[in-house]
Amino acid sequence: MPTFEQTELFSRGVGDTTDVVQKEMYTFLDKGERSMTLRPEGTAGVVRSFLENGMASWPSPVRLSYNINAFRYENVQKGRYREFHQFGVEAFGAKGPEIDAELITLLALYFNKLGLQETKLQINSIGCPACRELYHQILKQYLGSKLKDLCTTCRQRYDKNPLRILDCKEERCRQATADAPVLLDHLCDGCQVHFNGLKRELDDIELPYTVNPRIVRGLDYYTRTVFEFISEHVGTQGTICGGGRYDGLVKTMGGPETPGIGFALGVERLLMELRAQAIQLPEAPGCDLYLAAAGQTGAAVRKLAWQMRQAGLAVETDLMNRSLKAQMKYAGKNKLPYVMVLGEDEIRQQTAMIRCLETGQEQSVRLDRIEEIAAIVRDQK
RNA sequence: GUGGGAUUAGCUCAGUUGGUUAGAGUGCCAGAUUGUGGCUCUGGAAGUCGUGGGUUCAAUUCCCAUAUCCCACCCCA
Repeated sequence: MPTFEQTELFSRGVGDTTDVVQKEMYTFLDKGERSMTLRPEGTAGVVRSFLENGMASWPSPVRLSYNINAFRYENVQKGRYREFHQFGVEAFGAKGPEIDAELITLLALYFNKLGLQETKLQINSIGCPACRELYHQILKQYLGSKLKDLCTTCRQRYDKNPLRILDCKEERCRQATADAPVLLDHLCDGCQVHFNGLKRELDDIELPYTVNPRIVRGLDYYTRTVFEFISEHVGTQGTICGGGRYDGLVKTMGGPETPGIGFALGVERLLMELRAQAIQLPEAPGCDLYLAAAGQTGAAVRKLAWQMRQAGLAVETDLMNRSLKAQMKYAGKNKLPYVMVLGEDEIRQQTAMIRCLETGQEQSVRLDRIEEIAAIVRDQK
């Protein structure tokens, strides 16, 4: 997926009344005077790719995943960056709640594997365009008499986007809307059946969740199921992962009517959460073996390193003509697992000691039997 | 777009009521009988004190502007 796309893709896909499109896009003109935008999220680009590559005729459901950077033009703060990373999954073609549950359980499984606790799942349904239209009228009726109790921004929201008022953090607005009717109670039959189906799926496997009727998505394309995984460690934005269904998006983008659902996981927020819970990720394996040169054997050592690398070993050697002691320090400080010291004798006899730096144990190996050395080194991994 | 804080060595930070060569910890480099790491000790290198102006005999310190980062609002991953 390209890092930037034509601006129109996002304004159409994400919705040009959303904050993301109205004020959070990095938009610029290219040399052909076309308006381009650094992607603020992944779904719109995936849908474009889905259509351009004819995936609508692949066997359903089509599942796609991506690991991308994304950009939003806004002031940064804890847990929110201008450039950030998302791991996302999208699934096209399945309209029932079973796949909603599968995506959610995929995430739950992932968090479990990482050892994350206290990451809570919240779900909601924001209905389809039909029941949302009906609900807007009901909500406006309720809010009409309370307009004077709302903050100024919410008064503006009243006409354009009354749903958002329920998500306002102003104390006065929260009080005024405390017992407002919620969309969840006014779903059409189809949406209600879908939501019940999702809850049943989650109940069947005893995955804990809470229904939060106030979850509102900031992107216009969502329909029916929306969900979030929430944490308390990522600043005022608690959402580590947000997702939902977007049954109308593919058609909006010029494709056949195709249901879709996906989520985006905020990588930085996930890392923050892991740190807050003191969870250590396994370190990326550095090199397997350090070849230390003693005396004037540098050239021979580098040749041996070349042979070992061709055999698939990750090998480091001294490149600054440093003393043996300095080389050992280097290996120790960088936590390299194995070291071999190669002086004149070792090179001549093609035999050396290989030492595990952690245990201090040594054993003798032949330098021309690289496979044996590889076996020793990999045994410990 | 709005508000608050920060910016001094690679990193984390002291400091200067304006006054000679700006410090610490850590990291880095080297050495402690010349071929063996982690601990300890000794020594060394390293800073346009964010940038640009102004005040002053003198500015890292005071004033103004600006940039970047951090935190919060809005909203989102």
